[in-house]
Amino acid sequence: MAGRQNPRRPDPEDQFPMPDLEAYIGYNLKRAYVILQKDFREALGADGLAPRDFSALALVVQFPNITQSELARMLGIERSGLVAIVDELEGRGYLSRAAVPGDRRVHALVPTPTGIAACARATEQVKAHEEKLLSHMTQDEIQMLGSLLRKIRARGEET
Amino acid sequence: MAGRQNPRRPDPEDQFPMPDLEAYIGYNLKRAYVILQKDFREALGADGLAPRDFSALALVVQFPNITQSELARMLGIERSGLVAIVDELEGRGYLSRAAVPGDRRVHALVPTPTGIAACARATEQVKAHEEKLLSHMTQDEIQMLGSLLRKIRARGEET
DNA sequence: TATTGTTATACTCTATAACTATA
DNA sequence: TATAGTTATAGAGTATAACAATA
Repeated sequence: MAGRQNPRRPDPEDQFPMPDLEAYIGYNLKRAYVILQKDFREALGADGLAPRDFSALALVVQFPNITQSELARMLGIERSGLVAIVDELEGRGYLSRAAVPGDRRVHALVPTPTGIAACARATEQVKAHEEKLLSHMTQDEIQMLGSLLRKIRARGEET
Repeated sequence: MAGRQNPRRPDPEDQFPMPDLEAYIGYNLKRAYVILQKDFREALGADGLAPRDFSALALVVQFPNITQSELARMLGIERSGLVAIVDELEGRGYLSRAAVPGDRRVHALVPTPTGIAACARATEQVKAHEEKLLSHMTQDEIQMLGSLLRKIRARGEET
């Protein structure tokens, strides 16, 4: 199916690959991502955690004393990009940058009780948001979707 | 390695909703989206079309004489955001803003022969990029993924 | 009055490169 | 030298609000 370019072209679809956007995973992925992200923000409210801040806080709660570099790696972003996220969470009083004896370069991220409670509250809000947004899908479909998305991640996150 | 320095702190999961990120569709969707978008750009090269420009061009080729407002609606973005996209495609010589007799407010977007050829070339590149990126998944899985993503879209794009 | 295209502006998220202070 | 955190900067992509031309 090579694209032969004849000087005369009666109908594009006769000679050229048909660019039906709906068939692309990328297009559907982007559209679905925009919808889900927007719904996330609406669900958590104007003063709620942004998606990336929620993810970071959840990992800090799950892995207390994680360093910023480790957290950035787990989130798949650069260290530099994590600074603003940690600033935001520290500003809210949800975590602290703790000194680590033995290596004064690193900051251990420690969730505060307030942060743990905020994470629990946000977790319930996020779960409710996804349950509502995906309420027209069966549990099997949702599980399958998560599994297929992780398959893409597995390919792209090969270190 | 990462740290739980306090093995004996009561596990947060005992008292609070468990915030395991991997279970969220939103988190997996975002991570997969970032990977696919990055791979798209690499596949089309530094001077290749950006994802959003490809989508817009594909629709203009599929629906010649579409107006900017119609195209924005189909893409799910604001009219204002489409201006830069159309500027880019027009600057590349891929389409023209044509006057419409009867309503001098609107611009009909008409693909040029160059634009149609570029769309065909880009389409092959995008197909190859997705085939390669998703080569570890079966056709059934890819079809299923597209179908599930469109289910989210169907919910979010209810006008 | 309403709509189309446009501009100005701002916000989110991300990356690269260079700096600092440690190691 | 190498690493952790930081800063500065830039680049995508998006949205809102207002404007001029036109309906």
